[in-house]
Amino acid sequence: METMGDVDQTCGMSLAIDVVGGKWKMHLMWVLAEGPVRFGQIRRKLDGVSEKVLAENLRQLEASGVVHRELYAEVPPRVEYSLTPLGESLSVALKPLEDWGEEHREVLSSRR
Amino acid sequence: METMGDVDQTCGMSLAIDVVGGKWKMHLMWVLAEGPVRFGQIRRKLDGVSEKVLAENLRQLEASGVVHRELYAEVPPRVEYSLTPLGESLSVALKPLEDWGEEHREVLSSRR
DNA sequence: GGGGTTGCTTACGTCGAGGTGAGAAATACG
DNA sequence: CGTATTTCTCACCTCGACGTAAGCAACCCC
Repeated sequence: METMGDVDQTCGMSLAIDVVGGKWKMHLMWVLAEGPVRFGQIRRKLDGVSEKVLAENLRQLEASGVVHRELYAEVPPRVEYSLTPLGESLSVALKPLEDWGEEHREVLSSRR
Repeated sequence: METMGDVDQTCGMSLAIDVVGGKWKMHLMWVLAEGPVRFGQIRRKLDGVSEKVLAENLRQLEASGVVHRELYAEVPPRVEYSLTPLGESLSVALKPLEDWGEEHREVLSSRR
């Protein structure tokens, strides 16, 4: 599979998909939008993610500049994830999509 | 891999991702948003899609109720794809994401 | 008859995102 | 000492989305 980025460099949608594409990243943004969360909390909220993939995706979102990772020097370790300003703006842009799903829930789930 | 649908049934985002998840569907919506298009036209616009996958994805979008397929009994065959009202509302919900990518193009492409 | 056009479908192969299970560091506590 | 807690990382494997190449149906034109 090609990376998602080589479709149309001039299209804003491609840039966005590069950031939140994949199975979990949009959900992740959605969880983070509610405020800073710890790794374990996210895990419990997103039923089904493996720790490996969760860590991976968080790093990628961090690399994209939408997520901030704060490690506290405690034992056992505490790591808090939160949205950067860029991330906040992304979650705002994601909201209409969530709303759309919500509004058409019945039609959509009947068509599965 | 699980299907995308089993993450959180109560979340509108999951429903939306079920519809436009994957490599091409969002791009597809974006192309269709400009008006009815023929199969071949879409192919040429989306650089890199194989005919197989394009046909597949169009059928899935049709099954989701966001795309309408109109076959004209001509030779050679002409098939036009367009958005249903539901599809229109989805493309509206997708717009902020496109805008977001557009607005932050520089930051995003530098971070690749 | 042979070539062109359009929109697929089918068979086959690849590749990487994602899942699983184990382990690891560092400390506190009984 | 053994156990628990938390956040990962590593090795390994699966599986399905996607790509490639070919063929097909139907008609037109030369």
